[in-house]
Amino acid sequence: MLVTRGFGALTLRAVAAEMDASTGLLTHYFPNKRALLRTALEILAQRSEERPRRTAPTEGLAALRTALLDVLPLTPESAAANRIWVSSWDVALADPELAADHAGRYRRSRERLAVHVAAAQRRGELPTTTATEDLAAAAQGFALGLVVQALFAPAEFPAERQIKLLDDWLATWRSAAPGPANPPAADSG
Amino acid sequence: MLVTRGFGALTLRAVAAEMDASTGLLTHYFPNKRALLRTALEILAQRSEERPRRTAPTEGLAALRTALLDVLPLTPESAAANRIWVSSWDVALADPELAADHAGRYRRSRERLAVHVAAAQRRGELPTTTATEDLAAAAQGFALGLVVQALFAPAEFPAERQIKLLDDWLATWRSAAPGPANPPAADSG
DNA sequence: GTACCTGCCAAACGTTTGTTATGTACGACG
DNA sequence: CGTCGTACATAACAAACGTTTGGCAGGTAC
Repeated sequence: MLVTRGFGALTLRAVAAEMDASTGLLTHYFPNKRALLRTALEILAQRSEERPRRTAPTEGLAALRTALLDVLPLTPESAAANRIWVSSWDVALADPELAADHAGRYRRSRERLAVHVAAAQRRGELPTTTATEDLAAAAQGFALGLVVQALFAPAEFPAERQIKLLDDWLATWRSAAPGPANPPAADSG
Repeated sequence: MLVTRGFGALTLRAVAAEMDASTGLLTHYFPNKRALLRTALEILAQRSEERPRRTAPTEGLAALRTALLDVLPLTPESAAANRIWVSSWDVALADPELAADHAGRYRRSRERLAVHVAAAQRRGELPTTTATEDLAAAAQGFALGLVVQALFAPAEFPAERQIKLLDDWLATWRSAAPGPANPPAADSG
């Protein structure tokens, strides 16, 4: 329901109908709609964090790539989840508390990315001239923007292109790294 | 009103009150609310396109940088406009027609960026190993994601940091370009 | 003058919203 | 067995919603 109609259609009665219950049940557990909305977003975030991920046994740049791939709407299910998430930005920006929740979530996500960025820098896979946090922020920003683009123009941004865009982006950063890069045809001096 | 309360609060009565008119005026000019919403977004997009821009007499990579800077929420006014725009993604994703409108707008924006990307590639300021459209898409994605991050965490993403993130990103692409790069302290062989 | 059209307002329409109040089934506890 | 608190359903509430309607100005046409 959220996927197709957005958060504007999130009413107490719609939620109650979806779970074959009454509005009385909802009001029994939640003081008001804002509280319901808040825990709904909380559950959504929790579900996103706990969903099965590509647990590649990698580290550094490869791990960063894996983490970013987990975010992109490469499958219909991920697209649906991302769509709900993007839709939530409207209500979240209109409510300071919800906005703070979202800000915290994105900050923590950035910190998780920063771990991989730092490892990649240590391995010489990413430049150390740019701060770890800045690289992580850039990575998250790139992924977020790609999500939005892909949601509005799925035909122009199929899974392969999203992956290619990400890989090109990572390869460019890597080419600026101090470590021994190994491009397919390097002009070693 | 849209800035503070989001699109969920966009009612006929609210719009009418904002312009000191009656709901009858609105229904006189628009068949229904969707039509009102549609032209509202249209006007918003038009206003964004026609607003005064940094008309730097530049070309190539510098022009790309200027165009992206015009998108980022570097000023309170730009932040407000970007906030409305992000909020509109909820209603837009819930309505195929509005979604198509948005998709078209972003595609045209990408095409405008692609002009600068192509010029930069010709000048040797950007690598030609990645397609022009892909570079333009990456640039737009990066800017979009940075907008979202800055809206939710304005304290963590002040104007200077947004600019730095953008410049670092552009510098990395440029360093992968075939043309004669001129870094401040190059290790010329 | 009068008939007519357009632009707009004020009010009301029926529906849907979030919230509240009332009723009831049921296990726990004395 | 009673009574009491919990867990809901049902119904009602006022407010707000998008939309419809009737009517009043004021210009035009004849």
